[in-house]
Amino acid sequence: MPLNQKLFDEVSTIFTAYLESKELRKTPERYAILEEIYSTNGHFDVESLYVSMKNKSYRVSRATVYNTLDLLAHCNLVTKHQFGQNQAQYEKSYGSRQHDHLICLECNKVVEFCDPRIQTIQNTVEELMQFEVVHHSLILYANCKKVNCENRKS
Amino acid sequence: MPLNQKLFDEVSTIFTAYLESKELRKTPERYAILEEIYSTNGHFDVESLYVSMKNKSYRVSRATVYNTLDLLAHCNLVTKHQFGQNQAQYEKSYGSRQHDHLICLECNKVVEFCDPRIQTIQNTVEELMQFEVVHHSLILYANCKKVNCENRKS
DNA sequence: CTCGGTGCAAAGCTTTTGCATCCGC
DNA sequence: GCGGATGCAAAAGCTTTGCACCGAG
Repeated sequence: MPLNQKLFDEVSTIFTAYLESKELRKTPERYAILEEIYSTNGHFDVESLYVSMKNKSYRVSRATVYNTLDLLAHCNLVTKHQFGQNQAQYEKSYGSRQHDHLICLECNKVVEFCDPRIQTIQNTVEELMQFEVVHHSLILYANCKKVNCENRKS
Repeated sequence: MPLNQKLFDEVSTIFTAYLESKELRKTPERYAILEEIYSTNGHFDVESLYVSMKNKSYRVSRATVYNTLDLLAHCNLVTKHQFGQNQAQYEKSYGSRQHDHLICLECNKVVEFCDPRIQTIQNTVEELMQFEVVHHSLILYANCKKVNCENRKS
């Protein structure tokens, strides 16, 4: 997937504003990581991001990747997921519609879906429990009924 | 919390049926772990379960605890959670009402809540996407509005 | 008696940390 | 130039694996 320059400009601006507000430095590594993330689609983990930057001969360390992902998560440019394996998954989140995830128990494939009713649940809980909900994670674990599921059980 | 003997008999029966159906052995360790779990309330991690059994001078290994928790999760006697830290949390699930979790971003406390509407969302997604939903995980991340929150920000 | 299960320790993986160096401000 | 950020590697933390022994069936 080629980089959408307009999109990258927008997220860069947001990132810059965030860094300035926190008085953090605008290092080239941070923008390079942001660019790499917004150049690809789908979910990714730290290692694959690290490797794909190394493959482009960009000199980064894992430590910086972790650090930057943390910053990007805080300013809502990426979302961090714990899908059950012991490896965090991330995805870019600016410009994408709010959605949740369904994980196929047969082939571990992650499918996205949208349901606005999750918002009303959030609202109810907020009122009921005196909490201000910042974000949520809804994961459905399911078996695929399709015959072409990759690990279809007989 | 003292062990509820009637409850333990029920879960033992379910566990036995599961073990027999899978042709697995009914070892004393497996039942001891089940008993320990159903003797306590709330969430726990592998290490605390392991330590509390060691404290009772019960000879178990971490490997067996992991193995048994896996079995118990498969027969729905315990639920495994990945609340975002890198350590799985578990809770006993037989006889408890279906519920979801809210995590306080200020003090990391886990609060439970129930909302039947999550079930209707599941049903919709099942129909729409040709999946059979087995279970789900809904986590709300929120800030507490109460002044007595343990890590209240100013 | 068999072979699945266990205990123990080592190995594996992901993530965090320490430290010298680098460079944004 | 100061002090935060980086790269690298070592350390830490959770989980899995290998192996000899044990004991359920």
